[in-house]
Amino acid sequence: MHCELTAHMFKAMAHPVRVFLLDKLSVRPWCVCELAAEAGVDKSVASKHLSMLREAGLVESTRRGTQIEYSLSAPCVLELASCAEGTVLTNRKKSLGINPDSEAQGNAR
Amino acid sequence: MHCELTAHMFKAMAHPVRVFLLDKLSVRPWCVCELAAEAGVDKSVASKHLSMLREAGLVESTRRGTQIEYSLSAPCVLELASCAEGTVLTNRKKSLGINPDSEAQGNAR
DNA sequence: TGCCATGTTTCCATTTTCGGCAACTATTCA
DNA sequence: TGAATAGTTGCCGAAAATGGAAACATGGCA
Repeated sequence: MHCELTAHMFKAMAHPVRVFLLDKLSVRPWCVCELAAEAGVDKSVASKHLSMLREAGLVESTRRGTQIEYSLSAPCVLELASCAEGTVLTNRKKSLGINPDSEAQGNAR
Repeated sequence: MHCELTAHMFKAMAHPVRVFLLDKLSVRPWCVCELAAEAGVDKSVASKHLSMLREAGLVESTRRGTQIEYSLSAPCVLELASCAEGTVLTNRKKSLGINPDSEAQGNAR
């Protein structure tokens, strides 16, 4: 177990906007401006989040003319997210009585 | 996709010590003092990290006399962590030429 | 070449995280 | 009850993360 590396990977996914971006990228490749608009953040912010994901080895980028296309490079990561999400939702429901659908979602929906 | 909730869960796992704790807990339940000693951190630090993991729904705790036993409540998370780790290691190796075994590990080994 | 669209990087202020220490709580046992 | 063991919480300063704005870099096109 590479604790440092694993923690670094989780840190890359530990932000609502970055989860949102990964979710979008699981459907198809997107350019930065599209993703920024979808996420409702400045392009510089989207660019920085995408850099983090790329640095962590989760996404890849390719230039397409004036724009840069980002795509998912570790599809299994998303499966991890949904599986873990399901588990945690179940645990929260049964142990705390929290309704998981009542959470605030902000921009990153 | 619950971006906020998912990000919160990943944030709980986004620290070397917490990854280390989850890895330990995947083997068997441990009390705080044992985990603190294993991780090489103060018991207050271990306690705080474990609180975060519990709050995220990843671990559970039960009192056993004077000590409190923590156990994994979302085993699937660890399995998929290693899967994702493998994917990321492969991607890093092929795209950046980085040797994944050369990383510093600190206390959280 | 000059202009425009797309991204990245830098700077800065604010917020959050982190670890160690001390104080406080809870349980066991003499 | 008093002491010892095990955990938790509050406080503090240091370090890291975040977002917005501006400057800078790249590629396409008239």
